[in-house]
Amino acid sequence: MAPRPLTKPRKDASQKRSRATVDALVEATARVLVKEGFDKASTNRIAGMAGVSIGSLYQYFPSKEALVAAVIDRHQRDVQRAVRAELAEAMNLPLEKAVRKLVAMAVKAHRVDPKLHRVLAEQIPRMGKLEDSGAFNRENYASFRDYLERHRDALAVGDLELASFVCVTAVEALTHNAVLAEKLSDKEMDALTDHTTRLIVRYLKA
Amino acid sequence: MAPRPLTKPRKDASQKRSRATVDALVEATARVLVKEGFDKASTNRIAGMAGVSIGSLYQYFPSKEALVAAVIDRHQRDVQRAVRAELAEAMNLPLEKAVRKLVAMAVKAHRVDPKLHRVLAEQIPRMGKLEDSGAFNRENYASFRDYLERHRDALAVGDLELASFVCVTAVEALTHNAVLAEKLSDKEMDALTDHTTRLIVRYLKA
DNA sequence: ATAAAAAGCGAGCCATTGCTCATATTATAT
DNA sequence: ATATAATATGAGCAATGGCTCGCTTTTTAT
Repeated sequence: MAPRPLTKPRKDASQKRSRATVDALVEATARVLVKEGFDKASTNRIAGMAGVSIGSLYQYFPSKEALVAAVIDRHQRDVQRAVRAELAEAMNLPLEKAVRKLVAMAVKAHRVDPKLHRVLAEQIPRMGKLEDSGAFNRENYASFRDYLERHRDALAVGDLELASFVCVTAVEALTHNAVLAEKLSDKEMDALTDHTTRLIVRYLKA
Repeated sequence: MAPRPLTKPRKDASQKRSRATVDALVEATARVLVKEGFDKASTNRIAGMAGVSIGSLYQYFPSKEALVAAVIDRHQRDVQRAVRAELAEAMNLPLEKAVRKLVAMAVKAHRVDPKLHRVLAEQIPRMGKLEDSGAFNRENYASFRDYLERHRDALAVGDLELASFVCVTAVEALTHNAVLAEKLSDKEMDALTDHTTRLIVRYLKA
């Protein structure tokens, strides 16, 4: 039995040279996605932009999808890093403060490489089951539900599942669209944060 | 000057045979988009599904984009037809009734061929300037703003531009996501309509 | 020093894409 | 009936896509 042909893509990059190659490929994928869009992001182009041969690309990534998945993964890590601490804090605040903090968090999250975020948001749905992709949102969703449950008494809504859906969906859409508009000043973003907070608080509060 | 070579795509389909061909192509495009997704929707496949030769396709549509644009156009006409009358009615109702009607309208609009709607919603942003595409939304947006202006006294918000953005974005996202979830019963959809109405009304009302 | 393993290379295969064009068929007008 | 315009056809081209494979270079281990 041959010692596993070299052409089957490996996953591990044991030497630092190869780790650099992998990083360059992920970075190049993100850059190409933003600059050219998903359709024009061919593996050859990505390899070129990374300064790496197409052969090397396929040593570490079995497919174009795998490459995009790696970019998504990295992006989500970045967002999580920017946000996780604050999320924990918010859990112990009273309703209005908590909501305001969550909205601010959502804005911050969307401001981590917004152009990449846009491309990914457009592409993820059609990539079918990219299992991890929803995990982050699901986690935030669960956290929020949890918060509502703990503060049940202060709320005027009975169905917390539905309430979570309403709040998370609305906040996500508002911040997403606002950040993508790009032309918004800081003052306008503050106004939006105020309004979004008010929207959610009034909806929830008894 | 040659009498315009036959290979340059025409636009008009003067005989009914050709009108049928055009219809079949638009219909086939919609069907392929839904069944195979945008990436797999090649012109050859579309022509095949329409039972029309690839040559004929290019007599009426200069490009794949034109085909998709025609589908978008047709879909938007369908939605408008399903909704326009009610929109006018809503304009003369008091706040809560009006909002409830608008939310119900949004649900109805999203239920016109939801699978097609999903594909189009994913694809339109990346088709760059597909000018007419936003027109429908912009019209609804303007109508809503108009309503707010006329009922200014009953509202607790000053910035009507921002308020319109908040309301339209939230309602659109909620109905869009809810309809795409697909697994929702009528009862659940009613609950969602209630909650969405409440969300908007509480946000707006003094 | 040397052999083996790891990493890198890129010409090129094969499938598919959007699309053209020379030709054939059908409709309309006289 | 016949000429002309309208419509339909599909083989096939040029471009591009994802990806493989035989090979070279670099690193690591002994």
